[in-house]
Amino acid sequence: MMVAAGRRAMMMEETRAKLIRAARKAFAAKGYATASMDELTAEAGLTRGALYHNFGDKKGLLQAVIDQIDAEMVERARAARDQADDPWLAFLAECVAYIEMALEPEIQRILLLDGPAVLGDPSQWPGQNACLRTTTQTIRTLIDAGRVRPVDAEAAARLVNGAALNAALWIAASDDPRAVLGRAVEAFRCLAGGLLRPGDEPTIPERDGGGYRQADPGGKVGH
Amino acid sequence: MMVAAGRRAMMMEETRAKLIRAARKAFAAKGYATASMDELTAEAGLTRGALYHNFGDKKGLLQAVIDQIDAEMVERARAARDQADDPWLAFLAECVAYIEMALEPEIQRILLLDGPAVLGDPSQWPGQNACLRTTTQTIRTLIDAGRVRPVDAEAAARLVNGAALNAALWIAASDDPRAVLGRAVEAFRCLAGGLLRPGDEPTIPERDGGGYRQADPGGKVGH
DNA sequence: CAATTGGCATACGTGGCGTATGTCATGAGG
DNA sequence: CCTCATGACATACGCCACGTATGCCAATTG
Repeated sequence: MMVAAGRRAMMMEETRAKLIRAARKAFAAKGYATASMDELTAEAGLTRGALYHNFGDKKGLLQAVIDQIDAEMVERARAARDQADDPWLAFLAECVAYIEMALEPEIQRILLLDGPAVLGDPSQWPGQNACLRTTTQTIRTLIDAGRVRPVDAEAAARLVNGAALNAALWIAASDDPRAVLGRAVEAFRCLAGGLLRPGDEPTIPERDGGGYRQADPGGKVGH
Repeated sequence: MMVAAGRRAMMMEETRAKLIRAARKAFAAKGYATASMDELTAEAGLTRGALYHNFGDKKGLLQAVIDQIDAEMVERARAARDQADDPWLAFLAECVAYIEMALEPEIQRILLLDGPAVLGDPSQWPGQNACLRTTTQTIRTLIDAGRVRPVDAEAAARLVNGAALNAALWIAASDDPRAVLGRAVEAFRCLAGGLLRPGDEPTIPERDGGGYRQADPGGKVGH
């Protein structure tokens, strides 16, 4: 009997997943305000009844979508960070990964534009934005290791995240995203260097031409 | 006859001003999406007819409001910049001024949250966001003067603006805005120092306790 | 003085959100 | 085996807000 009870729960999760999937597409394509819940649920093979039953209201659905995207981003940032062995370069790789991720229309539209406008400041979200917390932790580790100046880790993380976020918005809106991405990353490396303790600059290889390691060669920037 | 023609134009500008004034209050208080055009216009002593006649649609009104706020911010930033004599300190003063301005609910809600969500990336706005352009020019001047590294001025301005913006969001959402403001400004000074050419760091006085010059002592942060 | 133009108000249609109500399947209890 | 309660979801309704079409009045033109 209890084994059968799992059936309903599984179905429940399945419908939630279907709604979130449809919502991600609709929110990314038309924006939160313009996206219709009727079309949303219809594409998922359901009605608004299922939506209000599972998520409460439209904002609840957006929150669920954001939580899912946020979790995926943390994982991707961790992967980028783990490919570098030097802690400072790992931090830079993590930041660049965020910039590149923010180029995807889905992340940009939902997480960076509509998210804050509808749900308020990201640091207050129930999903407690894992992105920000991992960045804070990364910086704290660098401070403890003596690599960066003893600044407020949370403040630095907010600033760095904001810079990366705005860079991504700028890049995506430009005519030539690839070229602008290079310019932004170069400036970002320079700016982030301000966190380093004096005497540690050599860890940033001064590359000419603004070249940088490309993490996602076949990226979906243009679309 | 032509002298009388100015009458209508003046009335026109008056109604536009009244609508923009009411819109600023309504958008700041309830947010763009929730603000009702009927209530808006009623408070201005008009109806939606005047609104659609003057601004086309709701987004047009938001655009007009944003242009006005943007212009005011540029002026305030310039005032803050002119109080410092050293170019680098003037740049920092300008940035800190932006952070402090972004603490005001009106600017935060309208310009930082709803603006990008409704109208898209600020760099594409018709009002061509004077804020960003003046910051870009300030950085360019610093580069020409040999004070900062030869980075892409526009890219740096975008990053710096993004950092300041996000800092403000964080501060305003916190429990103790005043204290968090201090932490943010300290971290910001540190980060911005990354733009300086090596050897110029002494221009940043290393103040302990995170103190910084307060530009607006009686500010309206808490409200 | 007649006619036209323009600024603004009024009236209407449409669409979308939220809620209340209904329906069917599943599991519990006698 | 039968009945009832619960929960997942669909259906139906009301409300609100935007955008547009239409109407009115003053000012200007000839």
